[in-house]
Amino acid sequence: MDIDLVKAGFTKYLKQGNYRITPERFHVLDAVLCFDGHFDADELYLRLKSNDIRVSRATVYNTLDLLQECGVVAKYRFGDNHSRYEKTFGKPHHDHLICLQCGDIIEFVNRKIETVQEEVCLENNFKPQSASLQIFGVCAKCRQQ
Amino acid sequence: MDIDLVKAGFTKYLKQGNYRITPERFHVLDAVLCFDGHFDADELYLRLKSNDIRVSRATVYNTLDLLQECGVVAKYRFGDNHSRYEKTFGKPHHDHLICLQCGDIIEFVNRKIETVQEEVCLENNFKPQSASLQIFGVCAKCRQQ
DNA sequence: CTCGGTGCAAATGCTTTGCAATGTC
DNA sequence: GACATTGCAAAGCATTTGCACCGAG
Repeated sequence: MDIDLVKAGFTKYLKQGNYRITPERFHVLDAVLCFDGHFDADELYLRLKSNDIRVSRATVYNTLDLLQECGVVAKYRFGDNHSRYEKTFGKPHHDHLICLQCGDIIEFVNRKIETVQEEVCLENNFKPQSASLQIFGVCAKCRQQ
Repeated sequence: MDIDLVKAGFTKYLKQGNYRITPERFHVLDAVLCFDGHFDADELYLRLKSNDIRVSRATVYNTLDLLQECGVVAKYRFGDNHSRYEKTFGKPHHDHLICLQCGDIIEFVNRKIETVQEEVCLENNFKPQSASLQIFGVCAKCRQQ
């Protein structure tokens, strides 16, 4: 809930990695935090633009990568040809049901999935950093028709 | 194990969808069935080419989509910017551990994951068609170093 | 003052498309 | 014969990059 905490975390991450603190990076961060739900790089770029904040696409992409690395945003790749992002702040880890008919994306949380994933990692001596599960199919709405 | 069964299935799928039975489509299918492990569209194209089978890239992409639709291949999208495929024939459903350091992809099978996925779908009245779980992190080999 | 970051436009690389020729049904 | 499919090359599209300028440290 505390946006300043996220900013502080990002600042720390930048300093640790010897990245510079630039206004553009924080403009992108602000926009990300305002965005509810999924968005792609271009949507974010356009939103910044419409708020009269001049940041180039290149910087948006660059900053989104940084934000992903430090865990502020999650990057997803569903069926189509571009990446979608989402702030992870204030949200528990969740996965996605993707409707192949209407394109809707439904989020769900399931503790058991996490548990099983941890098991698998242990078995394989694999150190997990992030995970994503997508189930493709037909959603409840479309099934009614 | 029976490759002819897959071919028959593909033929049936094509007929049902009013797609034509062309030699090119079956050349692509053959190449797919020969390929062990993951491959991308271009690798498949090059393999066909090196076997003196003339099929254009466009046809490879088109056919891979058809093969995915009828469940002969699975299409994955890992971190990078292109799609990877894999025949599903003769292989139980499995998921992937992706090493962020060496890029290795480790497959694993876990029945519990399937079960939990089925649960989630039931809860959401969602009719699943396919699912993919990727866990990103550091593999055993890289951890030793 | 140094060197990383930025903006712009141009490049990249996977994938799709337009169109004429081909071959299935 | 009709029309889906093919091949080719060219277009599309998200993303990255090269380079000159700018500004954080």
